Amino acid sequence: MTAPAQPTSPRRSDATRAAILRAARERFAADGYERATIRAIAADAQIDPSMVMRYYGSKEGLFAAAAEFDLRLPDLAAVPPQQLGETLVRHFLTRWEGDETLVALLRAASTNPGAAERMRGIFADQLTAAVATFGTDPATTARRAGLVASQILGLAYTRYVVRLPPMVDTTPEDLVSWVAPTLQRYLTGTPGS
Amino acid sequence: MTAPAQPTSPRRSDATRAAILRAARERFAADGYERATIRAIAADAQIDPSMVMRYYGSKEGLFAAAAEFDLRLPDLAAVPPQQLGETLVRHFLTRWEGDETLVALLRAASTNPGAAERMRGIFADQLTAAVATFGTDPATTARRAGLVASQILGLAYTRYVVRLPPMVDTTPEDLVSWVAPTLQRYLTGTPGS
DNA sequence: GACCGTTGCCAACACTTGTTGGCAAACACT
DNA sequence: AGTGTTTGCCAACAAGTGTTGGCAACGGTC
Repeated sequence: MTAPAQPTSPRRSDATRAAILRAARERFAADGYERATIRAIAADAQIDPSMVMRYYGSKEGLFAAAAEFDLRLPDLAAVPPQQLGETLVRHFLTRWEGDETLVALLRAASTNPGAAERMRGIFADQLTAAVATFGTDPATTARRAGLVASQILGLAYTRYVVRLPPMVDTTPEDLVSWVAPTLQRYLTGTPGS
Repeated sequence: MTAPAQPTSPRRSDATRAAILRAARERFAADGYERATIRAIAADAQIDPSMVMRYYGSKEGLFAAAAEFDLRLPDLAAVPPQQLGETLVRHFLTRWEGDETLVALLRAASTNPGAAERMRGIFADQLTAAVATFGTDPATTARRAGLVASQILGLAYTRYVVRLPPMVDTTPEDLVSWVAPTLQRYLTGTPGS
């Protein structure tokens, strides 16, 4: 539809586009999908609301662009099997603290069907693929990935969304040492023990 | 403010009040706080939107009434210490499947500050109190309760809100056997192992 | 310098939202 | 029967929403 990605097309409006996207991520992360209004986002980006529509078509389109996200999971096949859990928690915590996109997605997925769909896609595709890279029974891969997602998202939900005091006050390193064994068991263990 | 609870006052409008509350819980659970409109709730309850205002004052008031919730946690002091985790997961799962109030609260807490505050209150008060009933170091009680909340809410979030397929398809009993050891460790274990 | 696409703002539309006031019917009580 | 209260609906308001079209200023190109 739009012009193919010509490397030589540094449009003057790219700065505006980026400003909108940044403001959108902030607002979506802070307020969720419905409370984050286009007018507020435009005000943050210091442009007119109509520009948002021109560049992103609709609010849904803006969110789709703002919620583009790559977990950037490390290659789990290269990680010592005993450290899989620790590696994963630490990775997610740093990924979260540095990029509010996932918090935006987390908040929006509670009320917006499209956001929930995107969330399912990210964890079904990226996380399941990563879990599949080391050799457990393929029949259990999806379930293991789901369990990992439940603890990871629960961690994010309580720490960044609801802000439960004990989860906010605990240092990332302490969280790692508590949660790592959980993920380790979900990834390589068996139910019951 | 209102009349004190006279046992002999079965008002005729109590049925309407209850219908509104039931519809409100359904809508809040399905759509979240902002998408659940008073008009839609009133339509479900087959009454006029203005009745909602008369009986509950405002949308916030309605939500406050609809989100009234008691975890009904069992007395953990009476549970064999080895079965604490299992007892808790099973309790939460049955509590969730049978009452959509917590799902409503879970969805709403993502975007509505008041709902998040209520969520903090429930888990800070009820869950922390339960965790405190058996004899671990009081200094670690809050953190243990927070970790339990993170796994429990993550379970609910992935299963009932985002509906990750592997978490939806897994039977409650399988979930119990996987998650129980996690809670057991959060409750009685030490970090690291 | 004339042309044309781009960038931006303003004003407005159509619609939905929570919320309010007034009025008719149903009820309770003497 | 006649009273005051309760229950319910209708119509409307003010505010805020996503979204649209038009129009001025700016940019580069011949």
